[in-house]
Amino acid sequence: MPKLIRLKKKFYQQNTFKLAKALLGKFLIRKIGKKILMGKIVEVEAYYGFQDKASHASRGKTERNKIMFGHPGVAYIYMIYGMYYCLNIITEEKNFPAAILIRALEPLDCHPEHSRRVAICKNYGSAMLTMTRGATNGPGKLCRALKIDKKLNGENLITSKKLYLAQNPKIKIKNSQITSAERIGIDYAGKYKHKPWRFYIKDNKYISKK
DNA sequence: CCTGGGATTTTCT
DNA sequence: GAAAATCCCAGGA
Repeated sequence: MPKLIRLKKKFYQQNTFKLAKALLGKFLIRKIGKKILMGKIVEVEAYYGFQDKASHASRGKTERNKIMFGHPGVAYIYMIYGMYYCLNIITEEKNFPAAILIRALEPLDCHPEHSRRVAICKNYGSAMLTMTRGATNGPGKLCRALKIDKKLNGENLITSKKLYLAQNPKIKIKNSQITSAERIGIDYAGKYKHKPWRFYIKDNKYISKK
């Protein structure tokens, strides 16, 4: 297992839907001092443009959603239902609102005895915090598990020391391993409710919902 | 498999 | 005052 490599600016400058699929299999890394919480992204949803009724941006720019109109590679974090935070990654160019919601992670330290995961941790050279199984299979749950809250809203993942994405160049998720489906929790979105803009790794047991 | 309600608080009208 | 990019639990088919 080679050391993980941080994803650079160019990675975030792809088309939103290509990027959504490219995010599957990448690693979300949260550093708190010398400790690390991390997991492999296994499920995402795309929110795209001004017309998408499911997107916060569909009713124009506000104090909350202004990050969505900013630069790609930045974290957009908001509170939902008074109890949870959701993490999104901004895509496209400045002034075009689009983002990808991170919906589920395969945690890397829930079975410390598993040799593959230990190898990743050792290669990363830092202490790992523990996440229990089932703590990262949903957008609100994974933010709670990785201690992601509004203080990280606007964090630039290309340069941040606290929150970023990385890849193992040997891991490549093929299109044939990806399932697309309708997005979750957007009954109010009219015809956009039926857009197949949710993407997840087929047969992965850490996704939030079949 | 499905549907519905409660928790809880920020955001927008 | 209502809605919300969630989660968990209960109940019915």
